[in-house]
Amino acid sequence: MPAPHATSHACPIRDVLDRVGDAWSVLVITELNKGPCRFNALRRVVDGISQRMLAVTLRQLERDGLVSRRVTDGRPPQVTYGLTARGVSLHAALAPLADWAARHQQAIRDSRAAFEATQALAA
Amino acid sequence: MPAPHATSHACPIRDVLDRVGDAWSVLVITELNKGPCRFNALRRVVDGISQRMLAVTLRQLERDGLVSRRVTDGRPPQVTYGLTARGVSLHAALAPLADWAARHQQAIRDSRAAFEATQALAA
DNA sequence: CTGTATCCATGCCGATACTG
DNA sequence: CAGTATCGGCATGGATACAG
Repeated sequence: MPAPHATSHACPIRDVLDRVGDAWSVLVITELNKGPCRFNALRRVVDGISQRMLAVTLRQLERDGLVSRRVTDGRPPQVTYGLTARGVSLHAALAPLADWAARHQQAIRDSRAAFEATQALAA
Repeated sequence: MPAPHATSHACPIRDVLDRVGDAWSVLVITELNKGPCRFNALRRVVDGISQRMLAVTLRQLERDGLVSRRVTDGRPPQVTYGLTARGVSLHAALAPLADWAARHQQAIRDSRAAFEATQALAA
């Protein structure tokens, strides 16, 4: 998105999707919802995320007050991340969408296959 | 996302977000939820979307069985888009997220401002 | 009016290397 | 362990031109 459009102001969900739509955010939130977690532990469990994207994602979430960052200096230094109350509430708001996804997953795959079959005929 | 990761299979919400996270999809679905709409009418109301992205977005949604496409040939030719039952159910599943967004919008902006103020101090 | 095809700028993100 | 900095490839998406 190059510039904020007219619809942006009127549509708060657009803002949320910009944050949540990157896919990593939701995975991180889902993991943290299970309980606080350290950086590298998160890195292992999210699987596939690069060190950079985990750092960036966590910064964004922290910035938005969705994730808390607690530093316990020592040898070695530890940083523990967790969901804030706001983060938990976002996770809850995500639940219906997750349900929908789970319930329609297969039907969507079928539709997609059918659609592509039609396209193949046309070509 | 370069390749499907381990988490992908287990996490259906990831699939949905890939579809819905592009921001245009949600706006189009929201508009169509108000009632059927023609291509150019949609183009005007979504505001900011390019012809290309509207076409691509509609194709994807149709492909997934979320949007129906009805052609009424004539002079000039007309194409009307509308939500399918599945599309309506997705819109419903999106509602809690939209509510959350509306309710936390301001708080997030505040958090962000505060965070950036802190960062400015550090620098 | 409703698209499709092409071109090209932008920006995302993974890989890598380095720091406290 | 927990990051930041930099580079470079690749996909996204706007602009434009063209077609049915």
